[in-house]
Amino acid sequence: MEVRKSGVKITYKGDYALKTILDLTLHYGNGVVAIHDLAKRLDIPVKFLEQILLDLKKGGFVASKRGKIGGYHLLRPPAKIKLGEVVRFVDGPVEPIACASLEAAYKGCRDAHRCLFKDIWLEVSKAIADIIDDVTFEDLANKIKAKRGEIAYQI
Amino acid sequence: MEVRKSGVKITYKGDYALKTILDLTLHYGNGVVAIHDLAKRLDIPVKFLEQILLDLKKGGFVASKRGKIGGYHLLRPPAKIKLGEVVRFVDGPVEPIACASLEAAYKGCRDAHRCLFKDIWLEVSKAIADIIDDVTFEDLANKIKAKRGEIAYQI
DNA sequence: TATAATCCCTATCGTTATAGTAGAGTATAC
DNA sequence: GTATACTCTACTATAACGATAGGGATTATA
Repeated sequence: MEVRKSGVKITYKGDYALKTILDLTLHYGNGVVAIHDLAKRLDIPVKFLEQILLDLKKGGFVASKRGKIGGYHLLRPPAKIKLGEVVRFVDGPVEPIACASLEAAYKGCRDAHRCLFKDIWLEVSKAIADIIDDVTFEDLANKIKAKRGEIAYQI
Repeated sequence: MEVRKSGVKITYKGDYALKTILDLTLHYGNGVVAIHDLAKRLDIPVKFLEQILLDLKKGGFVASKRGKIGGYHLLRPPAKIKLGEVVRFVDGPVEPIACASLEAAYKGCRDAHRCLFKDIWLEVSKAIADIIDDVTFEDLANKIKAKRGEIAYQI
């Protein structure tokens, strides 16, 4: 039995993480943002968001300031944070089945060279990577700024 | 809370279903194949495969013959069975998050027109569909036939 | 017609992931 | 020194996954 995690699924945790990073992108350079504010704006349970932010901190995406007037800010400029990076960090490998890993190192599928389907799943993995690794959070923020004036934007 | 199933994941059930349809493709036109033979060739637990075949029957992919010398055969010619069809039938919608449905009818995401990420997940869904809806089981069988002689093929 | 081989159907089960909730602790501004 | 924030660990309810179990119904053939 294969135990390696796989599946291209954006969980609530992943979705929340992306929205959080995007919100922090919009506040990049303006100090920290408190969990409470993020949770309220993005409609995320506070205690759940706490865990997510701790993870993102371990992942090197955000840094925090403790105590009163504490909060979070991005550790890297939004132009250097790719969508795919965050997705993979929070929700795991982006591949439809464990045998279709883009990491060449993975040797789990014994019959890899014989399995027709593997080629297809590899193609799928690659197509997805091409999309999510081509978008940075700066790109996303720019889209929002372009939209401002058209409609009131809300994540 | 969203309850709709989503996620681009090929489960064991899905993987088994694909391999089963492929095996039946290789025997298309030569009568029925017994569950036992399929299970042995494809290394699938017999009782699990029973369930999968019953599902595939409900889905109109296969038909069965009961009694002694019974078994399964494809209901449609392999050229008319797309990979994506089987995947969607067995493992559900192929989209990374419920809001990114290709079915225009789905209205679950209230802020759809405002959410930047939705566009990306829709793009991902479309890229996957372009791949898996372009391959038929006849195509796969032809690849196998082309490989025969090179190496002993085994699913 | 007996029997063996085969498909048909429902129920159950152990494990893991998901989406939280709870509560106590630590740091800092004022 | 206290209110406001982040930190960390533990717990829980639900569902999906990957089977397994145990019959019942059908049919070819001896």
